[in-house]
Amino acid sequence: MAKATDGNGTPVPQRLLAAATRLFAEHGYDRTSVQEIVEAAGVTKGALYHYFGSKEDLLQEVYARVLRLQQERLDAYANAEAPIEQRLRDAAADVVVTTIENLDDASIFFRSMHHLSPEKNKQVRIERRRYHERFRALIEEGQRAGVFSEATPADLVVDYHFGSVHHLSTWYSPDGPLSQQEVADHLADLLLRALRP
Amino acid sequence: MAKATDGNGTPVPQRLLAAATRLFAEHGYDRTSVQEIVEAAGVTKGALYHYFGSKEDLLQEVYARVLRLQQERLDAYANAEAPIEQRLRDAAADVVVTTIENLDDASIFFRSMHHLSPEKNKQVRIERRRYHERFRALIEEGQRAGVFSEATPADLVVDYHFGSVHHLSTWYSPDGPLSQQEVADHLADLLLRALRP
DNA sequence: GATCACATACCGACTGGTTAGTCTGCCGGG
DNA sequence: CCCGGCAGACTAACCAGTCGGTATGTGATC
Repeated sequence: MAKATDGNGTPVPQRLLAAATRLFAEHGYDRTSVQEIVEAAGVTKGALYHYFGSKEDLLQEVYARVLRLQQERLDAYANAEAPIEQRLRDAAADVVVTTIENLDDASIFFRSMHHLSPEKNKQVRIERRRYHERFRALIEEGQRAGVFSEATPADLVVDYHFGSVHHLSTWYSPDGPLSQQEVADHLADLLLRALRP
Repeated sequence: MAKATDGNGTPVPQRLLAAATRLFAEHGYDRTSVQEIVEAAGVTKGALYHYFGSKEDLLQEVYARVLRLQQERLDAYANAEAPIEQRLRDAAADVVVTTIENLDDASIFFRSMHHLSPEKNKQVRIERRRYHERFRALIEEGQRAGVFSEATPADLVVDYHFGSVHHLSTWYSPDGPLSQQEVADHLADLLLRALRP
């Protein structure tokens, strides 16, 4: 038999992760039983506990994936060759787009983080902090250069923007009047407008 | 014995609600057992199920209280006698202050809403929508008057601001460098600055 | 190229513990 | 004497994680 696949083509660990992501987002972490996850993935508990140490590990893996992705993208935009205004706008819009593209991950992220054990929670917070600080550095760079207002501490500006990103999973619907890109452009625009000197 | 009080002075239903609020915020709705709630309130299950139909009713009551409070305050600021810029700024800052003052309620609100049954969830959404629309009306009024930019749809501006409010429970700490009022002023300022024509 | 040893991948019944909600009954004041 | 207000034991259901077992693949040895 091929390694860890089954009738379906995709490997079992990934199928489990995908099923867990969908179910966690739909019913919440605590309301999703391990039994439901393995059924949705077409395997049994034995398979899950063969690849993952616990139900919590599954949740942490969802986080880890999202964080890696977002950090990579932020770094790419932040380190690009362009005026600071442009780099911040691109980064701010991109995080909106990728969040919308992974709305399930986003809602899990913000609703279920406190379900992680203290150590794993700490780990996630550290990664989040790195992301936050890279973003803040962009704003401070613009403030020093005089293109952004210094009326508001950069930290607060970051939280202001991420608040709106965080909030997306509450209200954004692909069936709504605005496309992903339109929402992203508007939100980035609001940020840049708020930062005008 | 006096009616519904016990050794403590405050009535049992309120004690239950207060205990539930604190515990829900601390450990999450699902992780809080009914047993823990009644112990924290100094009563037993008999008392809880005497006053509340279910654990879920307790959660809904927390929501209802917060919503009533916020709606009242918004109406007061929105209908005041002042230029639209001032009214929006006051309302935007006030919602930040009252949210910080009730951070427990806020984190419950945004983390546990999906634990409510469909009917109760619908009820809460209806109330939230009313709040959202009153706020939006303020922005549209300013846009029509020409004092706010029309570059962004008012709906989106509302979600942008509420995103940051929503997000407060994630990062705000009373021990931090900023007081409630300072945060509120900064966030309201960011909103108004973003809306400059 | 047949056999053996061992590992990987998975199955599914079982266990120990927890939980929301029920129900019977006591107790004291009006 | 009756009823609101509450106590607390009880139940029925559920659930994460375990564990012994099976099947298939892989590499070494003769």
